[in-house]
Amino acid sequence: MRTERLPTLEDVARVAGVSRATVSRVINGIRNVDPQLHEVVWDAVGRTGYVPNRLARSLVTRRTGTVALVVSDSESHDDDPFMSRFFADPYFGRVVGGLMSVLRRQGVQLALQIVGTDDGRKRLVGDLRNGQADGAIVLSLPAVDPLPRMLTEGDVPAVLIGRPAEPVPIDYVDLANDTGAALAAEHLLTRGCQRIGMISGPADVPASSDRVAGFRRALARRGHGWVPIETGNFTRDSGEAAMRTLLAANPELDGVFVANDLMALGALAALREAGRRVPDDLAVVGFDDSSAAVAASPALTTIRHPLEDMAAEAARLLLARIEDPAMRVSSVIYEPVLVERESA
Amino acid sequence: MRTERLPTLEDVARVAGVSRATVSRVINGIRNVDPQLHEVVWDAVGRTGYVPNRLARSLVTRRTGTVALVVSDSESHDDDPFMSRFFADPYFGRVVGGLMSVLRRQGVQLALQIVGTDDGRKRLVGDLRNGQADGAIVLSLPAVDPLPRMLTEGDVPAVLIGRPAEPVPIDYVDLANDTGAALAAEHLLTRGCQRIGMISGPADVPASSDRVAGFRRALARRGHGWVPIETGNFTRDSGEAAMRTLLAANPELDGVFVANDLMALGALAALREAGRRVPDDLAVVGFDDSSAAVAASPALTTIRHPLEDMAAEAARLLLARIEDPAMRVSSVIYEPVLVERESA
DNA sequence: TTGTACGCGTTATCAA
DNA sequence: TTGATAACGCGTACAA
Repeated sequence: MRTERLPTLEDVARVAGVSRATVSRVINGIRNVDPQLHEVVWDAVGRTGYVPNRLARSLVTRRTGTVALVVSDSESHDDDPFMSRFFADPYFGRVVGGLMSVLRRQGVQLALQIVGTDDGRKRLVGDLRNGQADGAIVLSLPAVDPLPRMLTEGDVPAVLIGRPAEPVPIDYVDLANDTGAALAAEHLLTRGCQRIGMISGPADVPASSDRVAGFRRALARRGHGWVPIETGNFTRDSGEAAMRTLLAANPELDGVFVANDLMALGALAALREAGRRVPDDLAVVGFDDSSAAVAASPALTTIRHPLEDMAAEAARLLLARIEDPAMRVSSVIYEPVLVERESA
Repeated sequence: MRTERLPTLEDVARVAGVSRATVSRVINGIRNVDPQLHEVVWDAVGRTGYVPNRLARSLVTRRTGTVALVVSDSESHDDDPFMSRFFADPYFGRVVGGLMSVLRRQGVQLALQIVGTDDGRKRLVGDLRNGQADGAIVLSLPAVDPLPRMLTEGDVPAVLIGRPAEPVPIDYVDLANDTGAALAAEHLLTRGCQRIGMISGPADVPASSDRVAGFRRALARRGHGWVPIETGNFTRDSGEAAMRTLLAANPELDGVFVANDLMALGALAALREAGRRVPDDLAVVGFDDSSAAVAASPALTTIRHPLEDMAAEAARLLLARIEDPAMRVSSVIYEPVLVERESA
């Protein structure tokens, strides 16, 4: 298909009148080089239009200059609709943006990998062990995922975004979800809310359960030992449904904490439909500070998630571990802040 | 770093008691194999835990099973803030989702590449010619970008998402932006709007100028030869500002077409501030049908952009071209539809 | 400081 | 059908 054979190290050497090894040294900037030749070689490189072949180089150096972004999904979601929703959500893009902000500077590339089955996970780890990439950033979606352990057991440098559901000796960055939920609780209380409820995400994903726990603890500490909680699945529609049933069971509700902005959007719709004014009749606090929060009306008071920073830190952590595999396993937890807008 | 040497083809051959070549044949499913050995070899593969090394394989086959997603940006945006906005926008994620929906099935991986300088573009093309990836999907952001031509001249299989600003013999998928704008015009007219304006994107990007042209043509055909147009840059804030000045200059406005949903969001804010009710006093039509459209209040009537489908088609096109480089250069144009919600 | 020669892990060619 | 053996393009001991 590509017709003309591309120039190789050998060709450059011939043009420069030196050995292949010398050209290699010049290109890789190795010290012991006669400045004379240095120039001659670079000249030959220019004339031939030589570009190093990264594949061949990686094969011998065992370094690819590539990091894998692994999205580990559960089997049940292996069909398109879910994945499509996942990508359309700003979450994915913000992670990529954060990662690239540090990887790009280092000339490191990002390779996207999606695995939805145990078999896929096994293949992935095999490829990574073979040096397909120098390491992996892992976005683990299933509540309980064997991948983190598989990676550590395979000695693959890896960093998780979001803590693992089960304890595994692996680096990760995470958000203090419980603190964020506590901020929401405090804000609602300070506002004077008396009957406070919550719409949570799935119980088995760590980020979700942490938000529930943090919210409960904070309220309990201020005398609210019992909190009505309705469970959604982080989609807009589930938020709308949850709000409806929550309202039906607790008509006197005057404040609600929704575990993410998307569900909060649905909640707002349900409240509008029920004729409740936000925030006058009922205050709403979201979570994530996604773009949906500003678009909503009233604009959402929400908990800001510094996702780009977290992803950037994950990238730095991974690069460090690749450099020094013996580095102590570490985790970095980010503190969220409350962003006050109109809804609470 | 990785301590234990991984099993290689040689190791499997030794265990199976055959030659390396035979093992290779079995693994790649080549016909001429004694069924007896077939079994012996697979057994040895299992016992050794062998995983083929994709790098080594690619080096000789000249196929990587990887496609590059290239984001070609202009130099001025080379700093982080812009890129960060780009990734946070659902646009990027939807493209990735669409691409993956077809690539994943074929076991093809996606490698993200961002280039912001001419030097970077040159390096990129060099790497691609070297077989770093089998082909490239290109997201070209600058109004005029040398990359498409560089790719065709380098004989690199590539497909653009969005037509090139200058004619280049390269495959691309695009949206009928002019038709979309015409739909918006028709809708506003049908609604009874008499004084219609537009908020456009930057004049030099094709998608943007096509929308302006289509809108103008459709209105002219219905007797509205002159349309006040204010220019924004596709951000929310620019939409808000544009709406303000548009309104100041044309107080009697009763309908406006905004070239993307994000700017429409800003426009809604400006209108709210100006005390105009939407859609009663003034109807608003957006473009993209992004998640912002549903989140907005009133929810945006907008032009739906089947971005996932377009990206998927781009992936199919690329795969086909990789398979047959001599294939006729082709373009696929998608027809948009109007989604009616509350704002118009 | 430079060149020779080997190895990285595969696939592909050609005899046998 | 199988097995040597030569590529693929490069880095790097080792020797000169």
